[in-house]
Amino acid sequence: MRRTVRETMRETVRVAILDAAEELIAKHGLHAAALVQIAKRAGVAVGTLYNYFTDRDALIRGLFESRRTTLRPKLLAAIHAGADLPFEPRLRLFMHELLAAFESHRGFLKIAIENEHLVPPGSTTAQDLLAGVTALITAGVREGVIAADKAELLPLVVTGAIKAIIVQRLQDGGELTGDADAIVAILLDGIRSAAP
Amino acid sequence: MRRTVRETMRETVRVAILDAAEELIAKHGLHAAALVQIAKRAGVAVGTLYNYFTDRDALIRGLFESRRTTLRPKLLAAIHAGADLPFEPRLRLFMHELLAAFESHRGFLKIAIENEHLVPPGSTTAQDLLAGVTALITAGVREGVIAADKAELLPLVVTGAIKAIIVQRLQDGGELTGDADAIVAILLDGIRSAAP
Amino acid sequence: MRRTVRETMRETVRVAILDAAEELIAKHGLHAAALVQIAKRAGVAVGTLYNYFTDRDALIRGLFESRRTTLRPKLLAAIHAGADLPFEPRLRLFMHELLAAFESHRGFLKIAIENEHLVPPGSTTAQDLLAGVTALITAGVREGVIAADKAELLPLVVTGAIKAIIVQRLQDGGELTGDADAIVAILLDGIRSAAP
Amino acid sequence: MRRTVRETMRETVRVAILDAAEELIAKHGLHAAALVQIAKRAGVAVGTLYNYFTDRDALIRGLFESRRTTLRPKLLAAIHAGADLPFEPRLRLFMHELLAAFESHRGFLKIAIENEHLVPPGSTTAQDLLAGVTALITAGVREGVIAADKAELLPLVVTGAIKAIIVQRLQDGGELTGDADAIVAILLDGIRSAAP
DNA sequence: TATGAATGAGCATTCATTCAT
DNA sequence: GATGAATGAATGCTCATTCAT
Repeated sequence: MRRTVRETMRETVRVAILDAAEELIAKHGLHAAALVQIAKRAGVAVGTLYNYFTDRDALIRGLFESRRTTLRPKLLAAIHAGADLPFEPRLRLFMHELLAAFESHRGFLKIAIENEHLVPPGSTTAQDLLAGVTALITAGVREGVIAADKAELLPLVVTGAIKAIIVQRLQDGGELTGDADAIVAILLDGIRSAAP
Repeated sequence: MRRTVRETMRETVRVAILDAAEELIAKHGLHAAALVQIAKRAGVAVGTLYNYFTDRDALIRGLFESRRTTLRPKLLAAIHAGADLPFEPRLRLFMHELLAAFESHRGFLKIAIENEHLVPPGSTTAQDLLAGVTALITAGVREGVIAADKAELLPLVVTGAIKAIIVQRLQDGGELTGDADAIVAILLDGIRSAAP
Repeated sequence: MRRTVRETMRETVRVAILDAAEELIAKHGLHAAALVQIAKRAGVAVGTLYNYFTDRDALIRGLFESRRTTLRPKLLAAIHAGADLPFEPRLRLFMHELLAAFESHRGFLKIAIENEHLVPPGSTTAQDLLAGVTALITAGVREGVIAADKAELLPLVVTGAIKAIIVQRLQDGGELTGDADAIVAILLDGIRSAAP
Repeated sequence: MRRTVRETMRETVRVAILDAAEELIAKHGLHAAALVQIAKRAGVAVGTLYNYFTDRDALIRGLFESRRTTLRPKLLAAIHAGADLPFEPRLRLFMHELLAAFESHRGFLKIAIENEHLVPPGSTTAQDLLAGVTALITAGVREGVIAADKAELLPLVVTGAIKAIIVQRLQDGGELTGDADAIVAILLDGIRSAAP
C-alpha cells in the first residue's frame, strides 16, 4: 500500500513535468523550451527531471508517448466506430470522432505537427492516424467504393488534408469539429461540385 | 568591367553560402546547422558569412528568399499555364508543372515544410502555393465546376495533400512528377471511385 | 541553519568572483579582462559567473557596488568625524581618515579612477567623495572660513587634487596616508608659502 | 616637385585619418571606435590605414603624438609667457594661455584624459603639462614665493585641479577659459577666504 | 598605393547534464 | 528522492589584420 502511494506521487510529478513541457514547447517551440523552465513550471528542480527521464530527449519522447497513449484508443475507437456501417457514413463518423478527440489535445497537436520530422517514425500519433485512415480506405476498397489504384496515395491525401485544416484551426482558434462534414464532402466527391 | 568581375565573385560566394546552408539544414535541421559548419562547407571563414548577411537570421531569410525567387516565377507560370483551358486539364497541367518545378528544389522543400511554422507568414513559398491554388479554384468556381461552398476549405485540402505527398517522396526518394496524375484524379473525383 | 550554510558559500563564491575581477581589471584594464580569465582566477567555471550576475555588465556593476558599499560608510564617517571641530582640524581629520580608508582599496581605486567616464553617474564612489567634500566645504562657508564665491569650483579642485595624488602613489607604490598633511597644507593656504 | 605634391597628399590623408579617429574615439570611446568606421569617416579604405600606420596601436599613438605636436609649443609658450613677470601674474597668464590653447582641442582632451592610463608615460601632453607646471613652481620657489617643502606635491595638485575642471567643462559644455581666474585664486590662496 | 573582401582568434552567453548536500 | 549550484562544450558574433586585385 505504501508502495502504491509512493507510485501515485511519482506519477503525479511525471504528469506535471510532461504538462509543463507540453505547455512551454507549444508556446515557444521545441528548442526554446529549456529544462530549467520546464522544471520551474512543473514545480520541481532541474535535477528532479533526471529522476524521471534519462535526458532531455527522453523527456520529449516521454511527452509524445504519453499523449499517444491517450490518443490512440480514441483513434482506434473512431476507426472501429461504424465498422458495420457502409463506407460513407463510417467515414463521416470517423472524422467527427477523430476531430473531437483531437480537440482536447490542441497543444500537443501543435507540437506533434511542427516537429513531425524530428521524431523517429514508427510510433507516432501521425503514424497512428495514417494507419487508421489506411485501414478505413482498405475497407472501402474491399467494399468496392474505392478504386484500388487510388489506394496508395489516398491515405496520404486524406491525412495531409486533415493536418492542413488542423493547422489552420490551431492558428485561427476555430473549433476542429466544425469542419468534419465539409472535409468529408470534399474527400468523398472531390473538387468537382458534382451536384446534380 | 572590373566592377562586374568583383560582383560576379560576390554572387558566387553568396550562392556557395546559401547552398551550404541549404544542404546542412536539410540534413541536420535548422537549429543544428552551426555557422562554423556552414562556413566550412561553403569554403569560407565564419567572418565572411557576415560580409553577406547581417546575422544568422538574415542568412536563413536569405536562403528562403533566394529559393522563393527561383520558384515563384515557375509557380506563377504553372498557374497561368492553361489559363484558356477548361478547369480540369488546367489543373492537370498545373500539377505537372508544379511538381516538375519542385523536383529541382527537393532540399529546400524539406527545409521549407519542416520549418513552415517558424518563418513569419506573408512571403513564403508555401503562401505562394496556397495563393496559386486558391486562384485556380476561384477560376473553377467561376467556371461552375466547383461548388462555391467548398471554396473555403478546398485550397487547404489541396495544398495539404500536395505537401503530404511531397514529404513522402522526399523520404522514399521517389520522383515528385510521377504522382501528378494520381493526385489530380483523387482531387477531382474524390475518394469514391465513381466507377466508370 | 542549513540554509545559512548554503548562503555563506554563495557569498564566498561571489566574493571570490569580484576579487578576481578586481585583480584582473586592475592589472589589464576593464576591457581586457575576459570572463574566462575571471572565472579561472576565481576558481569557478564560466557558467558559474552567470549564476551570480546576469551578464558581464552586471558583474562589473556588482564590483563597483560592492566596493562602494564598503567604502561609503568609511567615507561618511570621515566626513562627520570632527563635525564639532572647527573647519581646519576637521579637514585634516577628514583627509587622514579618507586616505586611510582608501589605502585598503588600492586595486579598486585604480579601476574606479581609470573608468570613471564609463560608469553612469549617480552612485559612484567618486560621486560620494565629491559629495562629501562639497558638504565639508559648505560647512566651511557657513563657518565663514571659506569665501562663498569659491564654493563652486573648490570641490572639483579638492577632489581633483586628491585623485592626482592617489594616482601618483598607486604608481610609485607609496602610502596614501603619508600625504594627508601636505595636501591639507596646500589646500588650506594655497601655493603661496604665506611666509611665517 | 612631383615628390612634394605626393607628400602633401600623403599628409592630407594622414590628417584625415587622425581627425576621423579623434572624432570617433571622443564620441564612442577608445575601444568602440573600429578601424572600419575610422576608415569610412576618413574617406579611405581599411587597408589604407595600414599604409600610414603599422597597426591600430600605432594609429592611436600617432593621434596622441600629432596632437601633442600641436599643443606642446603653445604649452611652452604659455610657460615662458611672462618669464620676466613676478610669479603671481605669471601664473595667471599661464593659466589663461593654457586654457585658451586647450579650448581648441576639446575632443582630444577628452580622449587624453579618459585614456591617460593606457598610454605609456614619457611623452604625453599630460606629462608636458606636469613638466610645465613644475617648471613654473620651481621658478616660484626660486623667487621665494613658494615654500620649498610644498614643491613636491604642488605640481600634482595643480594639474589635478586643472584636469578636474576640464572634465567638468567638457561635460557641461562650458568654456574652459572662463575658469582661469577662479582657479588661480584658489591655487594661490587656498581654501581659506583670506578675508579682507 | 588604394581597395575591401576574407580571415580566424577571441569573446560573451546559453544550457543540458552532473553531483554534493 | 529532491535540490539547485557548478560545469564547460558549443554557438553566434566582432574586429584587427592580411592580401589579391
